[in-house]
Amino acid sequence: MAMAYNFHIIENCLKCSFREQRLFCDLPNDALSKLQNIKATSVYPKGAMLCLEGQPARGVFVLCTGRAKLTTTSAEGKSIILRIAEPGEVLGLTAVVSGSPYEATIETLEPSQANFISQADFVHFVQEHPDVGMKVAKQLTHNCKCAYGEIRAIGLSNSVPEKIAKLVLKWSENPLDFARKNPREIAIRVTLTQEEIAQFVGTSRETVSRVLGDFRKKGWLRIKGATWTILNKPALQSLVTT
Amino acid sequence: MAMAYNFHIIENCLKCSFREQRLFCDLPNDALSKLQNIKATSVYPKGAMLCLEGQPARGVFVLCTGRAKLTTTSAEGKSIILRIAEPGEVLGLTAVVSGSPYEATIETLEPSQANFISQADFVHFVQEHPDVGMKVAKQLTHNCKCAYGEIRAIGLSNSVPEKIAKLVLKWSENPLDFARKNPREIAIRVTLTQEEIAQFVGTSRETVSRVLGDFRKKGWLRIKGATWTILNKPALQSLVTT
DNA sequence: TTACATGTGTGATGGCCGTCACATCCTGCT
DNA sequence: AGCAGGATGTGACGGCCATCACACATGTAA
Repeated sequence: MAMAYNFHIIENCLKCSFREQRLFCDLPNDALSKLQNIKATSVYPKGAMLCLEGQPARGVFVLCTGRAKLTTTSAEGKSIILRIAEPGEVLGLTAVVSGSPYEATIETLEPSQANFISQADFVHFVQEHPDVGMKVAKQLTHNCKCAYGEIRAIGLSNSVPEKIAKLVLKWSENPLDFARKNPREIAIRVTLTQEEIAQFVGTSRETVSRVLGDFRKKGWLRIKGATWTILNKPALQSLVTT
Repeated sequence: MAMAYNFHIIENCLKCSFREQRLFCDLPNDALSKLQNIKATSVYPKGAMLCLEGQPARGVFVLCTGRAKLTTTSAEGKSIILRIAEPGEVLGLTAVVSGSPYEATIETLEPSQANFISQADFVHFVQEHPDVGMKVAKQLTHNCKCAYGEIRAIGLSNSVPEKIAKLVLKWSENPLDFARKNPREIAIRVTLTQEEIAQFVGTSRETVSRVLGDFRKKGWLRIKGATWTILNKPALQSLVTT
């Protein structure tokens, strides 16, 4: 079972080798051992829903492995991606802190591991450990910043090509997670479908297809499955005004 | 001086008659008296800038009286309103907590009073008073929720009329601050210019003018200076799909 | 292999709305 | 009163992109 999803389950937070690099998990040992008692670890396949927008908040999820997308949906079924969460983030925090329903639907983009902590346990946990309160604040500010970035991206860009160029450039900034830099070319792995990219930039799937086709035709970008290679970064940057 | 801006200055937080209704200020007495020592009260005219986007964060502002708009601007000078802050909110929090520059430019919409607290003092204040930490979390979740609402409003609406109808209806929900309900008509006070409304919904000033003109022509809305009267709420609601 | 679902490329069409241009109105100021 | 500057109303035009409609590709289950 431990290998069913092609990665090791992290059973013990104290022994987790990633914890220093992570937004939430870098806590003193006493807090971590408390966390160890109140968490419930689960493993999810790609496409699993951790929670649904509008549901009453049951608790938070600490994402250990894998990435997840946070989306919000209109009555008509149109939906938009609020952000992509990385390992080490606490999800569902806004809802739990404010005692309101979940703000977003959370869906795993890859096979993932997450630790669930119930609302009651989490509130106690925060009250007993000041360091945890600090991490909570950090996570909340991170959420805000992402949201503001999203507002800027959607509201201040003039054209869809600009928004998509911005997105690709943002992804290429992150060599840690899924970018590998070569002398001149920058390769990134993109696991989102065009439909999801469309939801990210607030446009239609067809337009994404056309814009990417255009970038390819101009020799700015090579797309081979999930691997994209930026061949002409300055050209992409020239599209971005913000 | 105390009446120069047509309202009383609230010198002493402990005696502030509004504090229970406010997001941040409803604190135990010991915290409030500490706050009393570290705050610096200022009064601002309409249109004053409390801080500028991109500046290093010097501290936070607790808005006592008046409202303020938070905007972010692109390189081209296009700007968008992130939200309107109400009395009792802490502004500049995201920047101070995360130690990064201010996310937004804050401009008063009315003559206002605000208490400034320096970064260092505020951090101590939060660490010494657990209740304050709770309020900080509440404020941050409020910021997130507003931002998510903004993303939904901008990203999920199809048309500008829909966005503007949504905005007007949102304003009319808030009878406390500037709405007064009559049997059939709902009157609200709107202090934003059409230009600002355009920035709020991510469109152009001319379009706002046209849409409002259209609403008037259809008899859904009466606009008399800053006082707007909703004459046909169901019609406005029928435009909104979210 | 065949089927079916999901993801992607591409043309045609039309409407929304951004932009430019100018007129008009309103408010505050001297 | 009269002026200046800002806020608002309105017409004309054109481009971007959403939508519809399919074909093709890719992956996956039977």
